[in-house]
Amino acid sequence: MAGIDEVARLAGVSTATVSRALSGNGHVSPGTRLKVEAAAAQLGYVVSSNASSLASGRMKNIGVVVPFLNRWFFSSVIEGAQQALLRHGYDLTLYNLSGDGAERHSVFEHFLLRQRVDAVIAISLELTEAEVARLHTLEKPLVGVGGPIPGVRTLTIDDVAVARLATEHLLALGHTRIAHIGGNAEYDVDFHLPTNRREGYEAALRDAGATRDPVLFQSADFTIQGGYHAAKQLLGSPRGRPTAIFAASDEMAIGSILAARDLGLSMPRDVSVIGIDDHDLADFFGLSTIAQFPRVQGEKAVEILMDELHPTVREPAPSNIPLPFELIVRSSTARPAAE
Amino acid sequence: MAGIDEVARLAGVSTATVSRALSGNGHVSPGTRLKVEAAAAQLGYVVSSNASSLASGRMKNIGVVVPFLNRWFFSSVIEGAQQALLRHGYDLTLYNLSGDGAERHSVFEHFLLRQRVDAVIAISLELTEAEVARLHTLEKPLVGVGGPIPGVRTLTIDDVAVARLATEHLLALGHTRIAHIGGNAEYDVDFHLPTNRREGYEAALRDAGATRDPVLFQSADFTIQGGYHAAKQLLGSPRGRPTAIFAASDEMAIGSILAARDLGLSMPRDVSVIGIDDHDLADFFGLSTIAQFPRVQGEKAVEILMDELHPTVREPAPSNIPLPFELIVRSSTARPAAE
DNA sequence: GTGAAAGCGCTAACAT
DNA sequence: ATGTTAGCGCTTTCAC
Repeated sequence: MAGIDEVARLAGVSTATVSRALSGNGHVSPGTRLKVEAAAAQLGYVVSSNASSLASGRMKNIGVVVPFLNRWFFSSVIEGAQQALLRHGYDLTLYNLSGDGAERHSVFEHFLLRQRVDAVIAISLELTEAEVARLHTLEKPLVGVGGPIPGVRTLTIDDVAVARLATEHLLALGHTRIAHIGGNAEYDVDFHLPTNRREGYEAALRDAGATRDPVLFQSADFTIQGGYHAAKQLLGSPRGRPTAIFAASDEMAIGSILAARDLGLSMPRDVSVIGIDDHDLADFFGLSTIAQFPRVQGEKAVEILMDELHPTVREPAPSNIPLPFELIVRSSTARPAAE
Repeated sequence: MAGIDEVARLAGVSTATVSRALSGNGHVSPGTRLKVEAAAAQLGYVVSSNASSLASGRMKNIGVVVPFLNRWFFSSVIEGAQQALLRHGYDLTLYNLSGDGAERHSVFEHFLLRQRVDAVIAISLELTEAEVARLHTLEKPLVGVGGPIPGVRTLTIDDVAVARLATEHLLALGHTRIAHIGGNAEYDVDFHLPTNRREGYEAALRDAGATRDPVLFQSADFTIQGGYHAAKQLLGSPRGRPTAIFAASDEMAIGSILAARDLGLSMPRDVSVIGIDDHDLADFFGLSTIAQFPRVQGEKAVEILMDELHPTVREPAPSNIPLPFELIVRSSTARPAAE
């Protein structure tokens, strides 16, 4: 590995100039810059990030903390963030908390503190006050994605509005008995999202004067399997079967579609189903849904951090940015069959 | 942020002793160690990884390169690797190559070279000679997972044997017209796995004297959607419809199950289906499969690298380790219906 | 616009 | 077993 002084010697300049030319910090004449770049290329020189970081205090690395990896939403956000970071020359260090609590503790008390990241993106994670405080003492910018963290800048769709929109779509089609599959309490510890979505659903029903019945709510764990079992309960009910199901995620909605099928109910004739996400599989299942755009959320999180890390004249981004969402109507929703 | 000298002062020892006590390198008396640990804890001291890396040459960080993130296999391997790394005090820096070629190039020519990682894990990635060479000049250990890389230590199941086992399961049940859904050529550029699996299938048929018919092969892209479309072609065939389908992945097998359902075929009476993976959803769909254990593969990859990075008296692990796999019979496979 | 030189915070010889 | 000290390879004042 060639070092900076070899490049300097080959280019006939000082190491300081090489540093300036390659990093873009400070002024270098165009001619010199070219010479330096040529020398660097010839030697295959790449800065040592450690030396650079130690001297400058910039890590060119950001930490991403997620509760799971194998869920469409999380991996999509990460993909978006990764791509944006690569463009900025940043690395992405991943902390997956899916293990036990000890793991989580060591990530916050140890890993994130060793000066390896310039900033942290927390995805759908309800951080404790202690955790937020720990991060704050480091003076590391922190941005949340998906589910608001109190006191922290967060990128999140308006879950209440999204749920309301989904429910209103069903109401507008003429449904009156609309069931909801939401998250369970356990889930809500980490993300408030289940509660928010349920609120939007309730509000839409209330405004429309539609049936509000505790029997029409089932909780599940955001998986296809969970959605399947919940929908079976809902649709198997001997009387007052709902004509439509609004699931808080596409995966649960897909489970509902499969459950309806197994019960011999046809969709959308006997039951309409709508989800949230626009999951990769939504189109395949003909699932109507409210699309959110997790890749874009990941990219946006990165842009916010870049703005903060490299202060320019631009004004800072606003604190709680509402994200775009969009109703996508496919074949899983229709008017209820005439009685 | 407290520095090492503050800890040294508080503990009443030299910085060298603090370094030794905290890192475990070199001998420190138990009493001193305790004092140092107490002082460090009191000050909330965490080493600066940059300073440490710069001085020692150890990064305590390993790079993981993947072609996709939102596939069960990849995210599972990463989860396994992440957990093992955390235990060893290592960070995991993720490089997702799902973008364009330029991205891939910059990862290999720039990101991996800036001395940020001690080693690299490449998941299901067919590296070019140039890429392997680049990594070799860095003298960074490299281990592949899932799909052999020539000249590189690789963790991989024996794809031929796995495919053979799946096929033999169907043969033993009495099936004679067994179709295969494998990968397409495009896919094979990155992983040889499709070819290997097809070979195992062919070999099993040949040995059993069963029907080998090009009509019984369809290629797909390893997704549920892809498997669905491929299975429709296979099962919709007006004559010579296969009685069983062996799909090269569980996701494609699940697609096949859905396709059979949509065609009004019952499973396993009209058609048996078997996959490879033991995907999270396999149990839900009653899918018989050959389980592989990606989390374990990720962990094992880490252990190999740790052995290499911290040489002990133990002999090095063998070069191409065959991994465990296991036939799991659920409800998707059965004897073909009597004619 | 460019160079000289002082660190960045730690580790690893080398002493003792 | 512990202390002293010379770097690790860069960035960044401060001069010019």
